[in-house]
This record gives sequence, structure tokens and C-alpha cells, in this order.
Amino acid sequence: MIAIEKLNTIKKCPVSYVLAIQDTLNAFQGKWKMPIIGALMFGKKRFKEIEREIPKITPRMLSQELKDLEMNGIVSRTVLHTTPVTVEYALTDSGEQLHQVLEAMIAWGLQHREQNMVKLLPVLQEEVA
Amino acid sequence: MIAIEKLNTIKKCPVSYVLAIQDTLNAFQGKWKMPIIGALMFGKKRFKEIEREIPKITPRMLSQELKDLEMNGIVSRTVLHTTPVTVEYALTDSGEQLHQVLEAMIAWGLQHREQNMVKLLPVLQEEVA
DNA sequence: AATACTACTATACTTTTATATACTGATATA
DNA sequence: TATATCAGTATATAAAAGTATAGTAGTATT
Repeated sequence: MIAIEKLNTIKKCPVSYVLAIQDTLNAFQGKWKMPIIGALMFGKKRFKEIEREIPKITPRMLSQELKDLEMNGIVSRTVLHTTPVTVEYALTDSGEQLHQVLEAMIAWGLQHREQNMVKLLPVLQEEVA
Repeated sequence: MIAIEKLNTIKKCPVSYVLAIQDTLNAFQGKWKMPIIGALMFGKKRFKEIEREIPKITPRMLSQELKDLEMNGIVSRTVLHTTPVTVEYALTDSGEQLHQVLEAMIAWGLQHREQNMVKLLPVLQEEVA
């Protein structure tokens, strides 16, 4: 873990840090990346298994996003020569390491909600309803 | 900081964690949020100052994204009754705390690039060119 | 012979997001 | 009087992202 006092440091080390952040945002970009990564955090899964686990995703989107994640080295794809052919998707090491980023996101999101409770009340009520 | 062994935990505490992650993704969503937050990490700035600091952003986008960030409690807006009127934007506490998430993103992005160096070489060369 | 399973792809379309360009009103300076 | 500054807004358009619906090939079951 690189030591950073404040984000200020980003400007002292601009190129690699900015690229690193872009890579990370890229990993989560799009409506379905998060649910797909989430599904694979519990172990390898076949195409149809993921499709069933994520309500309302279309095969087109699932296929597209899996390809994207594979190209970015976050997900691996293994063809099993069964009948019919099945394809297994799993997180790579990099993919699994994303849980560290998710932890930070959860921590921020929770404290942010707490700090803004009053303002967010109407929103929360909508979400529950 | 909430202790999480693996992301598995997310399914044990689903609603608040998923909402927390969504809030965080929301904070960075869109092409210009990241640069804006980045600019404000170095202290409060006026509209035109931010506009000048971020090449190619249009006033429409800047206005829209600042409004969005303000509504989400990440940025504060202060009107100064100077002539002509100036408006100061600054990160809220929540906004500043985002640097923790950015740290995690940088750490992941850097180790991801290292792990995938070979595969990413052509991409890197494009970026440099 | 008809149906179902696997993992997708193709085409057309809608929705969302971002851009381009010009403009506002109040004040100050040249 | 003409021009520049501030912080934006208005309108139209282009590009990107996502959806809907149907279809592919190969095998296996009913």
C-alpha cells in the first residue's frame, strides 16, 4: 500500500496515479459490472448461472461485460468440453483484490450516509417504499 | 472501518452495504466528477477557476456536475457578494473523506498494472504516444 | 419429430450522457 | 461606448450506453 497523507500527493505523482484510478473506475464502469463481480466473489460460475443470479440482465449485456472484464484481466474464461459446452468464469487475482476497493467504498458510503442522514431521509424512504 | 474478511460478507449484510457501494460509485459517476473532486482536493475554488483548471469541460457540464455533487453532500457552494458575484465551491467533510477511497483505487490500480504488465504493454504504448 | 439445454450473436431501437454554440444580466474597465 | 468579467442557462445535437426481441449451432432428452 502506497502511503498517501492526503490526495494532494496525487499531483506529485500524477501520471501513474491518474492511470491507476482510471483503471479502477474502468473495472466498475457500467450498470452490470458490479453485480457480475459480486456474483463471482462467491466462486466461479457458468454463463447461465450468472444470468440467472442477476435479475433483468440480458445475455447481450452479460456477454459484453464479461468480455470487457476478461480483456481488463479481472475475469478469466475457461471453456469446458462437456456436452453441451459450458464456460466457466472466475475472478483473477486482480479481480479478487478488488474487495479492498469495495471495503473502502462501503466504509465511505456508510459514514457518508450517517453524516447526511437528515438530508437523505426522503431518499431513504423512497428506497424502502 | 467495518471489518470484512472477504467480500462474501456483503451478502450477509446486503442492503446497507449495497447502498453504500452505490453511493460511492455515484460520487464518481460521470466523465467530469473525478477531475472536479480532484481540483477541489487542493482547496476551495470558484466556478471559473475550476473551469480553467479542467481542460475541455463546458460550463454546462461543470454546472450540472457541481449541482449533482452538492445535492449528494460532497461539495458545498457559497455565494460571495462581491462585484461581480463570485461563487466558491469546496469539498464537504464527506467529500474530503473520499481520499480514502481514492487511496484504495490507486493501490489496486498500481498492483493491477504490475500484474498485467505484459498484457497491457500495447495499451500503455498507445497512452504514451 | 419436437423440445430443451448450452453459450452466446444480430439487429433495431430507446434512453442516457455529453457536446457545441450561443446567450443572459449585472458590473467594471479601457 | 465597447469590451471584459463573473456564474451560469438555453437549445439543439451527437455519441455512448443499455434494452428488446429473436435467432444461431450442437447435442440430448421426451
